[in-house]
Formats: sequence, C-alpha cells, structure tokens
Amino acid sequence: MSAQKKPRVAKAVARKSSPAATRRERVQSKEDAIIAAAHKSLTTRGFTKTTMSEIARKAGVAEGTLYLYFNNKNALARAVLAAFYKRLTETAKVGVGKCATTREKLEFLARHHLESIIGERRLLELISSDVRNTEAYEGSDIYKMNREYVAVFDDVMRDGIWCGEIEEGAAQWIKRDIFFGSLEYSMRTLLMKKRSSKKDITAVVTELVKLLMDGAGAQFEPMSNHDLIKAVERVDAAAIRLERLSAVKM
Amino acid sequence: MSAQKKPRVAKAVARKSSPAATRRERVQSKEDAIIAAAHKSLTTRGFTKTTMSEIARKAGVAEGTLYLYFNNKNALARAVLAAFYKRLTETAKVGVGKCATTREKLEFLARHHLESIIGERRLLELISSDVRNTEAYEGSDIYKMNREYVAVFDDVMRDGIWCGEIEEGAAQWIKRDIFFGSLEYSMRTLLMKKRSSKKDITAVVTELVKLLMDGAGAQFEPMSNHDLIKAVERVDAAAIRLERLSAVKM
DNA sequence: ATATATAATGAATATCACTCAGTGACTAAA
DNA sequence: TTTAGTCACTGAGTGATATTCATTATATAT
Repeated sequence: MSAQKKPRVAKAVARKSSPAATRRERVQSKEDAIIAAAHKSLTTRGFTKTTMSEIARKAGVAEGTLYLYFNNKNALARAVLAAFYKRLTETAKVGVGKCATTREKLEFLARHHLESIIGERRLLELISSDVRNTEAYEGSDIYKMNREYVAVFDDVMRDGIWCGEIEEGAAQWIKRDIFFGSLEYSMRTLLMKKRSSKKDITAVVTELVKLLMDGAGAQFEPMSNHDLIKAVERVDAAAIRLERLSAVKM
Repeated sequence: MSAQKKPRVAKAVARKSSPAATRRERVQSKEDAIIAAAHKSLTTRGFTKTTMSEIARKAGVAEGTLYLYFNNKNALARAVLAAFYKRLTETAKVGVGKCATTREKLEFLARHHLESIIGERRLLELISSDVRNTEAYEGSDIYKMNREYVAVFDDVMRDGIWCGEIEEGAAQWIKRDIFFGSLEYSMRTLLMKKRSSKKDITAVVTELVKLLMDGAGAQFEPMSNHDLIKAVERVDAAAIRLERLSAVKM
C-alpha cells in the first residue's frame, strides 16, 4: 500500500448559512446560492463562456457539489431561466392589474417584457440554443413557465375582445407570436444602436400596440366626426332657410 | 536521436477537385467543400454537437486544415451563415420581383422567410448565441449580410408608401422588427406543434400581413367618403325638391 | 533540376464538463 | 456517551474537444 491516495483534509470552512438552520433549510439555501451564482455568470458572460468551476467558486462549493443539485450544466441553466420566468410572470401580473384599458395593459406588458429581456438578454440565448434542443421541450419546466407567462398576454387579449376593444381575429397564438416575437427582435436592434434610449423603447412599444389595435395600413381617409357634424349643420341651416322661405310665402 | 518523431507519410489521397485547376481554384473549391460539410453538420446536429473533426472528415481534409481557412469554429459557422444569407437574399429579391401589389410582396417575403428559417432552423442558433457575442457585430460580415437581406423588406415598404398602399407611420426599423421578429417567433411555435402544416404557415403569413396593412383593432366604423357623398346627395335632392316646390308656389 | 512558396497534416496541448472514490457532519438508536 | 448509518460534500481524475505547431507534401518559378 505504497502510493495510496492521500486522504483529503476537510478545510473546515465556516458555514455560509446560519448553523442553526435545519438540514433541509441548509440544502435549500445552498441551492439558492448556486442558482444565484450561475445567474450572475450566465447573464454577464453567456452560456458558453461560463464554466462550472467559475460557478462553483462563486457559490462557495466544490465543483462536484453542483452535480448533486443539478444533473448538468444545461439543467442548471434551465433552473436559472425558470427563476427568471417566475419573477417575470409575477411582475407582469401585478403591473397589468394596475392598468385600466386594454391599450394600457398591452403597453405595460410590452414595455415590461422589452426592458426585462434587455436586462437579462444573455438568458434568452439559453432558450434558443441548448435548452430547447436538449430535451423534449414540451412538458419541461421551462415550457410550463413560458406558458404561464404568455397566459398573462392571452388574458389581456381575451378581456379586450370581450369588452369590444379588440376585434376577434385570427388564431390567438398568432397574435401572441407577433407580440413577443417583435419585442425580442427589437431587443437585438436596440442593443445594436450606439445609445438605445428610453425614447426608443417607447417608440417600439407604442408602434407595436398601435399595430395590434389600430393597424398601420393607409386608412381611406375616414371622415372625422367633427367634419361630419359641420356638414350636417350646414345642411340643417339650409333646410331652416327653406322652411322660413316657404312659411313666408304661405 | 533515438525516439525521433516518426515522419508522417502522405496518404496520396486522390484529388477531389480536378487536378488541372489553378491553385486559386483548388483552394476555392476546398473552401466550398469545408463550408458545405460544416453546413450539413450544423443544420443537422446544431452548433454545440458539431465537432471540428466531424467537419474535417466530411470535407475530406485534416483537422488542422480547417484552421488554414477559418480562424476558429465560430468563424466557420459565420461563413456558413453568410452563405445562407446570400442565398436567402437572392431568392427573396427574385420572388418579390414577380409580385405586383405590396400585399403580395409582403406575403411572399413572409412565407419565404418562414419556410427558409424552418428549414435551416439550426443556423439561427448561431445568430443568437455565439456569433453575435463573439466579436463586434456591427461591421462583421453577418451584419452586412443581414442588412442586405432586410433591405429587401425595406424596399417593399418604401414602394408601398410611395404608391399609397401603406401609410407612412413610425420609424421604419420598428416595422422591420415586427415583421422578422414575428416570423422567427412563429417558427418556434410551429415547430412545437405536432404537425405544423402548410395551412399554419399560411395563417401566420396572412395574419401578419393583414396586421401590417389593415390592423386588427375594432375599427370605429369610420364613415367612408362614399357614404358621405351619398348622404349629401340625398340632402341635395331634397333641397332641389323644395326649391321646385317653392318655385311652383311662386 | 533545384529552390521557394504554398498547402496540408495530425500528434500534442489546454480547457472544460462530468464522475467517483473517499471524507466529514449530523442523527438516531443502543 | 458510543456507535452505526445516512446525508452532504469534496476535488483529483477522465474523456471529449477546440486549437496549435513542427513537420511534410505539393506546386510553381528559376
């Protein structure tokens, strides 16, 4: 037994979590720490450049420990994404609740979505690249989270149709795609501009909602109520003159 | 000089390209072969799962040779993407040229884009994940290719505005984002459906163009000029009758 | 024919995701 | 308190893969 493996000595690291916590609580807080560390790395450096050892270091655990909590790098990324969706859905619901009209709700949702995905743009990588392809997307956590999130939009649209603010048109899922698709693409464009300002975001939001509610086609010069009333008044005045005329002659 | 490196013997591989070609031509055809091989792997297996050795094998060259033509895996992927954009732009221009109205042009462009990105969906990964982040996007080949491609859409819209089929609205880039963003998002949705049929594509295309041109909001029953003129004519006729009446009485 | 430039090669290296044999901490029963 | 058992953790080791570079092969010019 000569070249036996050297037994590793525990470094007696001070517990990060409160020592009095139960085992379950300690495990939970460690999971949170890992997700937080992963979130930070993923959002600042992107999926590919983020290494597991980096996450482990940030979270204050050994590399192997990550794999006790998540099967692999993708699963960890998915957990981060799930947490993001949860926050996103929550704030979206709250915000919509404070709006009165359908237009206000849509504008809030659009702005909220756009600002959020600009802030955490690196997370969207995960959706389009590895995460969606690695496993059966349908039935996954992310899929459910996404469903729950876009349901907020669906509800707004349903209400809008119900109270006549929106015309009941084609399949709902198409409008949903138009809404979220436009915003994600706009994000890319905004990020490419030298200084994407608040004004740009407002422009995108306004135009998108305008399109969803009013359309962008050249209207065929609809007459305004004002014009119509003036025209009617003139006719009215003419009729009165005629009435007077015939009354005098009678 | 005992354990000297064994000199590698060339395998005297039969030339793939015609031996009579010039040096320049031979290099070009090899580059094409590499891009073709990379395209095949990338579209079937995705970026991460595609290995450089796999591409080298498919292209019939050594692994090191790949790096004589492209600096790294990302650069190679970018070249594949550039070729894709080139084809896409070409076919888009040709197709639009065959359409008469703005609506037809937009519907063609939408369908063409959607069908193309569904067919080569794995290439889109590249845009959102590594490619865009690896280097300064602006000024890169991909950026220029993309500009050229979306210019086809811009031209259609400009024509549409010029001949009055489209209303001149907000910034053009916003409408562009709405167009392409909706289609890319729709692609995801379509791919998730069990059997995404031709009919689904048609529905998306129709609805998107309808939205861009006519809008989806509940119109407030605007009075048309035609209706107004008819109304005025009726009033006019009534006035004439009255005039005749008073003339008789005179 | 020889020299020079160009093109190609593949073993070696570095980096990273992931594994596993082993260590320590806590808990419950004796 | 002691002891056995389970849970949580560790980090060196493994295999896969992108990238490099010393070397060899081929084509062209003199």
